[in-house]
Amino acid sequence: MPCLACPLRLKPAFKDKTDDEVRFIQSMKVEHRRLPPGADIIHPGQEDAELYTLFAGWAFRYQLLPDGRRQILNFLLPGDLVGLQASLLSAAQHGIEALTEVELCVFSRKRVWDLFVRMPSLSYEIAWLGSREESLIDQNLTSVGQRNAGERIAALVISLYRRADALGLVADNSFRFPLSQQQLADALGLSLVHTSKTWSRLRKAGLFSTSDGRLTLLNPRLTSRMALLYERELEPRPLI
Amino acid sequence: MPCLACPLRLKPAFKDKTDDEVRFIQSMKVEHRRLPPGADIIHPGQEDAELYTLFAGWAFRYQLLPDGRRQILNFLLPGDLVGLQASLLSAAQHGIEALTEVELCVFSRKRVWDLFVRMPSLSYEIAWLGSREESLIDQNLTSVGQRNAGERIAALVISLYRRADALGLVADNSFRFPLSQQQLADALGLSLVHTSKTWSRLRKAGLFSTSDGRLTLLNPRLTSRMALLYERELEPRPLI
DNA sequence: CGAGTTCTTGATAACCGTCAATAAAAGTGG
DNA sequence: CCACTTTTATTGACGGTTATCAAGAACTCG
Repeated sequence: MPCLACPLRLKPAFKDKTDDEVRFIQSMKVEHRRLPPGADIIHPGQEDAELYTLFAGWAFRYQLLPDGRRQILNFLLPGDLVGLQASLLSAAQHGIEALTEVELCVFSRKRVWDLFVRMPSLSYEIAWLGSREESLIDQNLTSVGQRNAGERIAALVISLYRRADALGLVADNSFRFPLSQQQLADALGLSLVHTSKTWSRLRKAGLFSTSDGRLTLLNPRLTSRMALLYERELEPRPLI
Repeated sequence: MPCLACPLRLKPAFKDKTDDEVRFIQSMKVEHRRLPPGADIIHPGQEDAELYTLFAGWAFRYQLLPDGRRQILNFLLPGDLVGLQASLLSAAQHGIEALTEVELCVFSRKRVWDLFVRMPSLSYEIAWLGSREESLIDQNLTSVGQRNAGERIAALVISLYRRADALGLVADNSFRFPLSQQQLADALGLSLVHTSKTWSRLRKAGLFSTSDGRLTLLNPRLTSRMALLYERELEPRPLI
């Protein structure tokens, strides 16, 4: 599919691009790749990672400790840049794994430098997207460091809900939610068992329900309050 | 002081720059500011934050919850870029506070766009520095999510030790360590009391000692092992 | 239907948080 | 320089949150 006709461009979350910019992006694209759930997109320690955007599906970034413990750092949704850190730094400290079946636009890592020389607007956007991802990780770190189990779950659900909503993936307060409890636990910094118990406690309290791999937010107000969010959320906006 | 004569340029951790690049940086610099310990460098929610580099001293980034809990996200050492996220996104989700007396080089935020247009090598380096900071936060998130109290302290000490060492600030396994126990606790996601107890347990176990605001690593091997670090650490290197 | 995975639930223990009181250190004013 | 106050660090007792162990239930998939 040509980038000019990319359906992601139509979503409100995406900035308008000039034809020149889109053509340049198209010229960097070397492949459109489809991977099954659980596939490695970037392997921990990989030195020659390409740069991707996630065209469809969900993925996550994670880091391992030598004894096997795993921390999920953040989740990636359609439109997100994948592997920027691994492309700029010479070796990935993290891995990236497909959570669902995914489609990736593969870009030539070697031409990233060319992009910085010739397309300042796109390089600015790359830096901006990097900062936005960092801001997400900041919030996860605050969650894991300061919130208790129930608050963490509420905060994660709200965060994913808002991101899905911005992509038009929410209908009737309900959206696809493909995380296993083990993945939830690794993202929240909790044990599997405690995650399961807390998760079902919040379900029974009427915050949300799940069925068929989808999550429905039944009580957004209560969930936000439990997540200890500020009333006024700061939406990231570009400077230019 | 003119940027051409900046002493930070001589440190091995810093990349060579052409005279052109340094002149451009000089032209963006609007002030050299000195602030006392505890001063706000960027206020949470601030919308017009300038861009800084930390010329001397220590600082930290933090995030607050509505009920007052605080998570310290990462520490900033001399040479670090300060406020990139706040400059690119239009409002800071975090605050930045001086930990010691600091000296800041203040750069015009409005000319950041100009930099991206005219200086691709510098914009690439900005993106690179942003990714490196994200990588640090990844590691803190993994620490807080997966390591227990002792492991977290060991990992933090090693991480700061290595960063100070790269700046030539370590002499005889000893370096300035200006954190209070409250700040330690907020960075580690632990209570003040538990931090104090674990800290003194590790001191008594001979991992390190403190006196006069300095920390001495007495047993680097044991400390690294307790921190559950990989044998082979991946040093971030630039692609170009 | 059977085998594997994922999820749930209860019992127990470890880790960590809170409360409270003391000690040490740092800042302040006479 | 010495009292005085304020902040920061230490230590013990106790309680709550979370981890671990274990077993069974529910779900998936061939």
